[in-house]
Amino acid sequence: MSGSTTRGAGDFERRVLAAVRRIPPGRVATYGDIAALAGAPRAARAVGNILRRTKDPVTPCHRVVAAGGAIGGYGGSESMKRELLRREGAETRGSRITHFEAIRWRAAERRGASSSVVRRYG
DNA sequence: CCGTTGACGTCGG
DNA sequence: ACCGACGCCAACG
Repeated sequence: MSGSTTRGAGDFERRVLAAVRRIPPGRVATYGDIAALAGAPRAARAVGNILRRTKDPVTPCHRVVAAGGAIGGYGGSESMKRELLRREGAETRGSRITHFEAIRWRAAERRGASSSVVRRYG
């Protein structure tokens, strides 16, 4: 492949979905976080578009939230997104996630470290 | 190939 | 806290 810069169309999309699938239950990541993991730190918006369009059922897109812990969108059913999050143990208040920084998933985090539920907020 | 579309992010008022 | 403006980037028609 002659050093092709040929990024197959949809390659970014594929990386985004893969990154989202890595988010453990009860944890969240921002659109910007996912964009960075997918190799385009400033493509938060594009990430939103991809998650909006994808029909991949195994991708937990409800774990992707907006900056600062805002819930963000979910195909118009933001209440559904909140419900799914709460169901996994992520508390919400209004359109915001409580203890956002505490449950925020970071890719650098060691795997196996109580990923599902945060032991304590503080 | 170019213009449009947005489940975003950041800053300013 | 709320709203508007601008930037940024990939998918789509």
